[in-house]
Amino acid sequence: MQVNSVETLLANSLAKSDLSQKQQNVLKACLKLFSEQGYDRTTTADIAKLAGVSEGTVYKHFKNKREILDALLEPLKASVLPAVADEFVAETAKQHFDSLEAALRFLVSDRMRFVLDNRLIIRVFLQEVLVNTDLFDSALAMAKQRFVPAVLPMLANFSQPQHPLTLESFRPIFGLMLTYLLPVILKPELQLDVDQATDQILLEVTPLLFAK
Amino acid sequence: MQVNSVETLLANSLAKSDLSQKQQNVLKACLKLFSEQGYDRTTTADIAKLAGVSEGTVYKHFKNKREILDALLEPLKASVLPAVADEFVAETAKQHFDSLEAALRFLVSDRMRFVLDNRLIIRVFLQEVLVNTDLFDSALAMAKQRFVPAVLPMLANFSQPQHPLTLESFRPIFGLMLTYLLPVILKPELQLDVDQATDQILLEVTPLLFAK
DNA sequence: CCTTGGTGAGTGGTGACTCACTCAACGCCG
DNA sequence: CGGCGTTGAGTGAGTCACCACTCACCAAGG
Repeated sequence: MQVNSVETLLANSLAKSDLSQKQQNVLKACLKLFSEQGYDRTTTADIAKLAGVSEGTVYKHFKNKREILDALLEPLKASVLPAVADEFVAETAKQHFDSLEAALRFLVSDRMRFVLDNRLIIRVFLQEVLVNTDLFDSALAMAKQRFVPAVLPMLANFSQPQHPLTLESFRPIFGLMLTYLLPVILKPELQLDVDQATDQILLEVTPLLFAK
Repeated sequence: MQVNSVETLLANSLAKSDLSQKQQNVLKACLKLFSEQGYDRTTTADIAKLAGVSEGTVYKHFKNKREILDALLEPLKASVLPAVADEFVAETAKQHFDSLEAALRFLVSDRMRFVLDNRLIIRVFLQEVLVNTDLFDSALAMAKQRFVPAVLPMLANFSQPQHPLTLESFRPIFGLMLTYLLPVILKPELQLDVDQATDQILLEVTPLLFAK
């Protein structure tokens, strides 16, 4: 499975889109500026300057500033997450992991890499969520809708009578991932070794899955 | 140990402070508005209106809008967190928990309640962190500086040769707490039963601390 | 009558957005 | 081919609303 970076995926979708080079620069500039200073503290002058474009150009394609934000977030919501989830289902279906640990290792490292690659967009998204709670609901709903079916077959595969595997079993794993990912989201210039973190997570979580 | 709510602590500190009733209303209004709409999208007119005060009054005590934000965040940074940490150290020293589980139960539920009670301020703080990464460093540094000494005696007490207890042992616990707390921070109107969550966390984490 | 907390109309600056214009690219036709 | 209208991306000075902040004034209490 390819690493799915919104940054590169954005570039892809831009290449496919009918946006000119300058318009693409606008979006790239916005990603950088929004993620660093926040949407509200970024002026259209900032954007134009960083994109190497006049302010008028910004408004040739985007009706207003808000529409740029939507254009940045939309791929995340409408295309990237679903695409990734589908890919993931396909991958899990194909691979037929021969152990629970192997499956988990794939899932954990894959999802962490995804977040890592997309931390800038995720930052922008988080900023918005903190100001517009509706977004939270829709995001959660979609994450569930997409993720649960991806994980259910795995549950069925590896669940055993003495250790029933449920969605709740993923909570500790998810929590551990959060402890590694949150710092990187809050401070994007931090480094994170995904493989090492994955090892650590699996190490800490295996006693939990087989004990009790 | 008293529940430490920034909201009530804020009220306390306000009562102690030399702020008039109207000025206190300004701060309360700002907490509500900032946490809901964000700092940047809250106008001074909004603030005055909700506080039932004229715009001039807002500026009688606060030099500018930014200073109100600082006034809201300052107790969190300068007084609440340390006070709570100190209280916590005192409490742990006093109680001499007779089991690791009892100590953890106290720690987990106490900290979760703290976050829950202060979710509005924490929201405002998070918003700021996402726009000003310096804050992240200082917050992390302080949290460590205050929290590590509070927890070290516990480690010494309950660490056993066959199950050495380190700071890293807390990562899964912290992660699990995050899974319960994040939703409430992102959407403050959500409910959270701290006792139930605490039970759940301890249930999921005990095999981890004693196995391997 | 001074001090102190409060008022709200007013102001200056800023920032989102507009519009009249330029210019290069592209047919299209004599 | 070469002139020539059309198109549409790009420009940037200009506009206008809004918003943080001010200030001249007020009322009440010591």
